[in-house]
Amino acid sequence: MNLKQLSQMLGLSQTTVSRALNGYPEVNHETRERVLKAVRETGYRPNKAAQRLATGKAGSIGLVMPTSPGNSSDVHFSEFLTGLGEEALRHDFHFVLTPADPNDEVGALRRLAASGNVDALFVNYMRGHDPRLDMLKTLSMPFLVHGRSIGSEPDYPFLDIDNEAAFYDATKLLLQLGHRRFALLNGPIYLDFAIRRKKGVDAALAERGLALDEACVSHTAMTDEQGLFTMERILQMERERRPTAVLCSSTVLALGAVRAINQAKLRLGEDISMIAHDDVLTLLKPENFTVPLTTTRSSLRAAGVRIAERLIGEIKHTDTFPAQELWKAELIVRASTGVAPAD
Amino acid sequence: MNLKQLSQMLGLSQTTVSRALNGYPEVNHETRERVLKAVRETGYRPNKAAQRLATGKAGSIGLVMPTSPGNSSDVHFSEFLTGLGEEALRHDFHFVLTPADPNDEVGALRRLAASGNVDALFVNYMRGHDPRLDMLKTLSMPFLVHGRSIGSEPDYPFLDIDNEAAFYDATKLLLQLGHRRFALLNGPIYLDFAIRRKKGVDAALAERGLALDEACVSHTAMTDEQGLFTMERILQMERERRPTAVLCSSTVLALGAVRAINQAKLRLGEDISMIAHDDVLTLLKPENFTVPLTTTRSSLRAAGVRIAERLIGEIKHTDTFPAQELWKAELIVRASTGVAPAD
DNA sequence: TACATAATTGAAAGCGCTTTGGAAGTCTGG
DNA sequence: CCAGACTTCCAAAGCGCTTTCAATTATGTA
Repeated sequence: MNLKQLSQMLGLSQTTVSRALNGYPEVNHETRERVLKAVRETGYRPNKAAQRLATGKAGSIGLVMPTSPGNSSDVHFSEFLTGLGEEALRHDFHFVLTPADPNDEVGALRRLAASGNVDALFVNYMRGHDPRLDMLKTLSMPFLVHGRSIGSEPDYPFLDIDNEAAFYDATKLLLQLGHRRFALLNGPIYLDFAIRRKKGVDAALAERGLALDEACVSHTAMTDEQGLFTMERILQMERERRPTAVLCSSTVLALGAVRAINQAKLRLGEDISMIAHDDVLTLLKPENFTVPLTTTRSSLRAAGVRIAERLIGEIKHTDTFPAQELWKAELIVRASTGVAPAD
Repeated sequence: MNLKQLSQMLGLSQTTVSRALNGYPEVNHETRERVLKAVRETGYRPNKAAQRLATGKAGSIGLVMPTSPGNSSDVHFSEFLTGLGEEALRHDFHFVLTPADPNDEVGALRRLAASGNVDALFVNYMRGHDPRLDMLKTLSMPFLVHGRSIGSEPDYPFLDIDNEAAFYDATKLLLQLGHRRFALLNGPIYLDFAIRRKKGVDAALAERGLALDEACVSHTAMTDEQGLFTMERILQMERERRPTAVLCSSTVLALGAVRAINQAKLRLGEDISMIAHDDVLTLLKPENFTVPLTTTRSSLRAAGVRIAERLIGEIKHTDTFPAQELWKAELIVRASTGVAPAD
């Protein structure tokens, strides 16, 4: 069933039916009712491809899904996706997910844009001086960045959390509790958030004339396995060098790290303190850890909702938003942080 | 840059350029090279909407993403998605993700099909007598089901694992080790896999004249939180009624359950045995648990790859596949299963 | 040389929708 | 009763691509 058939059925022109459907004012009320009724009865649905071709609007947001045989699926990504979806649902938008080889994200993005399948683009997992930014700026298509790219001119629309401040605050709290030796279990070093979080830690330590022992810093994928391995390694250091405070970039990393701590028969919050960043994953709640975890908290899902909201608003030209948003993370103190043990 | 411009630039007709691009044999080798070179230089990309309109093929697979404010994002879903993406990448396919209110999945599916945005549909999280099946059968569009729907005629294409056999085998192993009282931490009761897994347990027990104590059976979302809560509750039962063996529908549930067991100062594999179903989540490896977990294993990601492969094959009419596949899960014994403790 | 055959290329007709530019028909007020 | 202003509707021109049908040239054969 297409427009032509429908309009013939009704004895109207395609023009009128189309207008009735799209809410144009110049169609008789009675005629519109008749059209709407027919639509209901026949189950007619406009062909999106044709609509897209005619209007240039697709009603969809494109995103590149980093994927490769070796690449792991990522809880953080799916949590975020859920937020995007939640908002998109309200506006009858959908997503076009293009899987891409991580080595060719720029190409994948360009192809996605040129395909005419999407109205706007979205990127995340930003890196330092991210090459995708330059490409996006050349495109005349709305886009939004989740995160930022250190080393690039900040002249693009983004939504980010203040990673540096979050880890600065967390470190400061631990310093106040008397800790002097720190470990940092961070995400991959090339990612912007990891860079900023380390900067936050460094800054807080520098204020006290301290510095991170590089042997206590790791940059790994954010899985519990890596958390376990890294923490095991760190705990094997001789006593006087071993850190008494640990900062984790994710509760997932923390999950493994806590297990390592338990296996070493150390008491979390007493022998060793920990603060993790909490993306508010539904899977993993820091308050449900055996020793509830002190965290810096910012919901990935909420970020997803907000990003969809902004992107859709821009496509529809309904709203204007601040181009750049920086969210503060909350520092929530639970039982995993305690005063530093006496040496 | 569109076809028309490109062909004018080359002094060729749109026809020839189109044919050169799509690999038709009747175009001069030299001409084709010229076209390809121009494409590379200009970065021309065919407009997908136009292609879609002309051919009726969209090069995309539709899937409905269950989403609502209360609904949790799901690691299992994202693991699976990664597999889909991995295969889709090889064929230059993409996914159209339509978020949908869980109460209107049938409607969302129908709209997605009618939109003309997708060539094939995919559904998962099957329920008993799933209403989506009837709808899919009326559509003249290829579809594939991940899982099955107990209570419906099995006359639809699916890929499933043999959940009943997996849990039958697992239960049998525990019986052989002398266990007599069992707990089952299962997924939501309305889901097909949960129903079948319970059937497997029931069947194995019935052979020995045993049955599940309903107080030891839970049907919850598969999060570590629920695992923790449920296990805590179960461990509070009086000693002679308390189960000595636990079956978990997911390693995520097991994660919480193990924590409850640790907190109760019970030794996994000695005081209490556990077998979990392992979807091979990159996040969570059963071999990395403090006490490595005995599991029934079947990779969700591999299922994703296979499903994409079948769906794409069907769309392109390149391959024929068996309509229905039932994969066996492997039973992998690790340290979490031991002989039943003497009463 | 003449004619059949193969190898290349093009013109034009859609695919299903939106939208521009009228064209009727219907109301007003003078 | 008619000019001017609405209202309501339609014909037709695209959007950018594929594909059918046909034309043109090159190659081979008798």
